[in-house]
Amino acid sequence: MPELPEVEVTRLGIKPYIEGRRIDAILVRNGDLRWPVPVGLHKDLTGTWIKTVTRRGKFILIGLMDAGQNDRGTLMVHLGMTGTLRVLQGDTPAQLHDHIDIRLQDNLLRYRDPRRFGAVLWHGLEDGPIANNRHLRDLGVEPLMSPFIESGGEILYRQTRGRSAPIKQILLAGQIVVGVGNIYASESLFRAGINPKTAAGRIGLERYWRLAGAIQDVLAAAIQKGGSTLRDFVGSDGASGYFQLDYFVYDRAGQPCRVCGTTIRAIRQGQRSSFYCPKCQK
DNA sequence: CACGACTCCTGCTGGC
DNA sequence: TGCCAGCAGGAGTCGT
Repeated sequence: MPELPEVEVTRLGIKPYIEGRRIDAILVRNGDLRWPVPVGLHKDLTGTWIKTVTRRGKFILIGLMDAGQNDRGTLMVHLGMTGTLRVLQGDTPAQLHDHIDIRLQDNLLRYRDPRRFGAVLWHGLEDGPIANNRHLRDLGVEPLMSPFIESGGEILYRQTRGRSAPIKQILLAGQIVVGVGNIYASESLFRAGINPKTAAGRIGLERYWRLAGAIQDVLAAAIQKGGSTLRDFVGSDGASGYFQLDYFVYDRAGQPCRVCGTTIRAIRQGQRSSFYCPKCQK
């Protein structure tokens, strides 16, 4: 389920409870995720300390060090469509789809993923800089950081010249800017007044500035809203911890546009659903 | 290279 | 009420 805001809220929720802790044990109940969980993961992780909890795109990056403060590598966690990461008391019984337990000094970091579209990967020192990881190296810029903050419109404009693919597809691909998933792509395009079918190369600089602002507004609002659910990521074994903005168009096919009253339309683009207002978005 | 179709998996929902 | 086809918020891979 998660798009960037859900991943960021997960990261913020677990970080205070796992950073600085030692990893005492790893239990992999089912390593058959999107890619196989590395078989030797327990050897790489056990006895190391969690130094950093960061994010790149939709990957949560857990940086590890040894007792001498030397970097040891990075644990990469992707939540796919249905993944969750929770901090729990060590004696919390595992439920169906609780695939991985990372046992810390004073608690338990648990990965659950019913659909198993997510991933838990290891990037060791021998693999070089984490930025060169095959899953990270081709990602676009972060939407809520420099340079997108100050140059977002120009970046979108420049990188789409000559591109015939619909702007919705370009956003989802994540090669220009990361973190915009299916929901927030529709929502951002609505707020920018751009039809999702428009060829990306035919959109001008001024409209891309509006889109860049819309992407930042939508993602930032979702993260802020998620802040109220932070406690769900700790000690809570049930509630999803995820959250929804009040959508303008997503999943509102057949309902009136909240701005102009025109009926919202649903279309398929690249096997995914898109929603838009035919009057507000040209 | 750019683009679009297909794929992995389980769980729910909407329509009959 | 019960059944089941179809669809779900990601993203890598492959064929054209």
